[in-house]
Amino acid sequence: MEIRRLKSLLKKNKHYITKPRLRLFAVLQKHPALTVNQLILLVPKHDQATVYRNIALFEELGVINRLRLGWLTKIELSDIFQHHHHHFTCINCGKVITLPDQPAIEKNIKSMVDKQGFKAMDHQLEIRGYCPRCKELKRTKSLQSEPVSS
Amino acid sequence: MEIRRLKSLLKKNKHYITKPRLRLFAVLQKHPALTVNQLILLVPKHDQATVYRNIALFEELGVINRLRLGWLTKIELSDIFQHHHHHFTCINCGKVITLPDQPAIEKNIKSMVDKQGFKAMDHQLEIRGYCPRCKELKRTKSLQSEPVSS
DNA sequence: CTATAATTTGCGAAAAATTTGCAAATTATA
DNA sequence: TATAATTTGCAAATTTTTCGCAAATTATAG
Repeated sequence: MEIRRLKSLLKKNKHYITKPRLRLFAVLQKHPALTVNQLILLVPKHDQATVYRNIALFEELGVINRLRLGWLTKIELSDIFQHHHHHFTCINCGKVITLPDQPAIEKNIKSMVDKQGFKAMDHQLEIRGYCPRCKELKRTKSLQSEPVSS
Repeated sequence: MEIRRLKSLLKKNKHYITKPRLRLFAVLQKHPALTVNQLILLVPKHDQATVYRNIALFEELGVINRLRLGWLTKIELSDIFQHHHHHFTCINCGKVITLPDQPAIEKNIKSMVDKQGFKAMDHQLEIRGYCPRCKELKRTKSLQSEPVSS
């Protein structure tokens, strides 16, 4: 259970284990990537100020990452709590797709970083373009409609 | 001159070539990456509403990209107007470093995307960690101070 | 389990960031 | 250079994020 890891992380850093924090975490576990606003809506028992404060705390502790997906900033659990992965965002339909592991890319990144004398803690790769479905639509009918909201 | 490309892009899409747009573009050419607020401050002749509206337009036309750098969202000219590159952000001092070309990574990304049946339009990679200087500091004195603001 | 001390929450209000309506100014075109 | 269309600047409205403080919750020691 990942929840144990969260709890020990909070304790280690002298923060209380509270209901809002646990609920927030549970919501993040259920959803792949959420905007701040979606998060607020999904934790209706708690005030938005509480959500903002705990997002900040989770960032500080490295529990979550902020992603730039399309024009939106979204939040997801960091690699500590879920398998490391990259994202593809469809420009047309807005869908966010988790990409399969790419060991070669990871290796390349690591070796470049080492060569430059950096110490990398994490990284994120976002690819934007057309998903297979929208690519096809574009080829045939042409892309006329507005992007679907996420 | 890249400015010609901007002008033809505007014309092609039936937008006017205006002073605010040209000034905005010039500022973006001078600086590697700016927050919206920095942009507003650097174009003091024009209203912030104008800046926001033109940021939106530039996004639409693919003139600029939004980057997640550290906790900030910044704006920079897209690959159409400058050489494609990735970023390293130092967690400690906040510095943003442009990484050298990495053909292997580019190739890996391309082949993965093709294999999955996507059509990629662009991508961005951000690596976070410690720059050589802060890495060293960390090893010796330990990292006590607040990150320097960008 | 209970009392105590410390942190966190909820709420209202404030501050910051972004968007909008509309008259005046700017730009394209012919 | 006149005309039509878009864009700008300004003020006001929204939306998003932050803050202060009393009340509630959580940790800890007994």
